[in-house]
Amino acid sequence: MKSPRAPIARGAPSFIFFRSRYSTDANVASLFDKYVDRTNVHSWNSVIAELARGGDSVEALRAFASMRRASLKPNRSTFPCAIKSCSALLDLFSGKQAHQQALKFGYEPDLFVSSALIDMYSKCGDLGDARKVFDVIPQKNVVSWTSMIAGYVQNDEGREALSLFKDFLVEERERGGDAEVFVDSVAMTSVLSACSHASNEVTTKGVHGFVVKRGFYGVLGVGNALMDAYAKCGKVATSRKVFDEMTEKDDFSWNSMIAVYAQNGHAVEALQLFAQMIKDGDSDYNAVTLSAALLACACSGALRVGKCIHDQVMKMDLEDNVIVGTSIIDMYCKCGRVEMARRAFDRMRDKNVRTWTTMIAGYGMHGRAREALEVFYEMIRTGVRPNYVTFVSVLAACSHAGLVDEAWHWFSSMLREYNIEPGIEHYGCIVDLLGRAGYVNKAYELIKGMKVKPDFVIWGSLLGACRTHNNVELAEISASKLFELDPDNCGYYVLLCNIYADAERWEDMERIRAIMNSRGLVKTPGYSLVELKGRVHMFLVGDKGHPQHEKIYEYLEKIYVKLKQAGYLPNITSVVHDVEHEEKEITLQIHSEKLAVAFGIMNSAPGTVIQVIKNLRVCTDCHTVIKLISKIFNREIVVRDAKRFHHFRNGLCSCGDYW
DNA sequence: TACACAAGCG
Repeated sequence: MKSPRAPIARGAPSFIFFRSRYSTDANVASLFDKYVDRTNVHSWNSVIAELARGGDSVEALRAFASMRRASLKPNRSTFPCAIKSCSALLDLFSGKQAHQQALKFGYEPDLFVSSALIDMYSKCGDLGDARKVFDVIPQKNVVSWTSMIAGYVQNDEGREALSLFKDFLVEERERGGDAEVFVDSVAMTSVLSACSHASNEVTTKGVHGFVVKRGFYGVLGVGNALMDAYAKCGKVATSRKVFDEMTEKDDFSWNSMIAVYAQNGHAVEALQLFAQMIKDGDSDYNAVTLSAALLACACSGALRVGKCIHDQVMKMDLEDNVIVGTSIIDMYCKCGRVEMARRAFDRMRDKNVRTWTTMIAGYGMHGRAREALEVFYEMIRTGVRPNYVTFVSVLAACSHAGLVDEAWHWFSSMLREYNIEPGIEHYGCIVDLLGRAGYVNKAYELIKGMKVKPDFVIWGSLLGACRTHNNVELAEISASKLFELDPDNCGYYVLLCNIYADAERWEDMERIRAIMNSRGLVKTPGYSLVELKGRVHMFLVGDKGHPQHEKIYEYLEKIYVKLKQAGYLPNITSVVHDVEHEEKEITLQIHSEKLAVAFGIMNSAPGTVIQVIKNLRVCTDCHTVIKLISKIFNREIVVRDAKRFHHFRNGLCSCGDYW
């Protein structure tokens, strides 16, 4: 599949300009077989337009340069195509040259030329110049307004875009009856895109109402944009409602809805919809569909489906699409198959910064920091510039493996060598690393010296470290910050209770429990997923909804008998409940990952790897139990928790009990 | 001859 835009990075120095790179016309010559007269402006216009329409922007600009060398005077039809080609190449330098020429020949106020200029400046990230062109248009039309609104949206200025839309409505009213300035469906698509960027439900609903009032609701592009806008403010069900109400469907709509589900954690729905799209057969799936479906597989650990999609990618010859390729690597990493991810990674010809970062993050989440660092060094050697997320991945990899020195090195050199200011996520990794390595006070000092305001992730890491290293004093400081920042999250109250319990400070524990109860805080329900024969099964804590639940509980009982014979003692501090010891033990038994592991062993052949995905972090007791199960049942068990992978084999875990 | 909507990394 052809990349939608030429691979010239935004803001990169312009290396293409008319007089050098665009000045050979050998390839243009063949087109003159069709348009014979080289002295005719219209022939040149046709050539430039045809090349631009065909997506060959470099050739279009070469033709434009040749035309100028032939001393032919461009007319108003020449410029929009030439400027659009600069826009497609994100070539601001050439775009400015084209603008100068348009000025020289007096075409700047032309509506077609000015709209193309606004589009070009916006896409090249130069909003200031786009706005200057917009402001001097004497009689703006709907395209001028839409181009400028779209320009703000493309540059992440959603609020400005919406504000300009209000101005547009004022002008529409003032020039009442002038067909040139009526809001149309394309304008509404841009406005809805602005709503997506602003992620504001009230605004989206307001624009939705406007869309219905003006009769644009049935327009395909408008419906697609509306679905996206609702999804971005978290209204997945409303997004689906819009999808269901659309009478016309196209590939865009299906792809949007599948992506909405996948990006919002509704992996099962995403894969169901993908299956329905194939079954219906009215729309063809493409690279976009497949990468969205791969994301759903990655989130839910659906390895078998992911592999099928990978086969399909190969059949459709889409392996060279960098986004699809990156999605495949991500899917294999998150489904526990880091070696397969590496093979796919090695086969990819075009790798961009996201591809490299995905591989680094993949090794990191499996605790394989050395390999993550090797990939990172290779990336730098290849000349790919690491970005903000790359450093998060590098530091996270060090953090998962406890590599304090390496993490410090990259944390301190990211600004100096790569001009990337450490952000909250980088600090989060370092605090986590220092805290878990036992340097709890050093982590606290780092937090106090942070340029950015510490968030709940930072304080949460410190609180977790305080639990591991029994530091009650710092735990109380961290917890008080967390209760301010994230008052409804019950996890921190539970953690503090556990810390008090470890220190046998029962009265303090009771006090926190009372606060939890008075605020009506409920624990985030834990769930685990396990894929069996291509179907993903979900288990909640103490789940009794699964068709096999009675058999699973019976089997779990048998497992516990064997565990106790092997010397297992439940770690009761993993649960904070005011109940008798025996009851606490029962609560532990029904953690969702235990149900999922039992279900996996029951339903698969001996020797098969069991893989479980959990939404929360695995607790100490489950970690101990699964280690023992891996030994007693001679099974490899892979658990992906909210933070990382654990590979259990022969009674040991790949995390080395460090997580 | 112009303007819009869908995919990947923490």
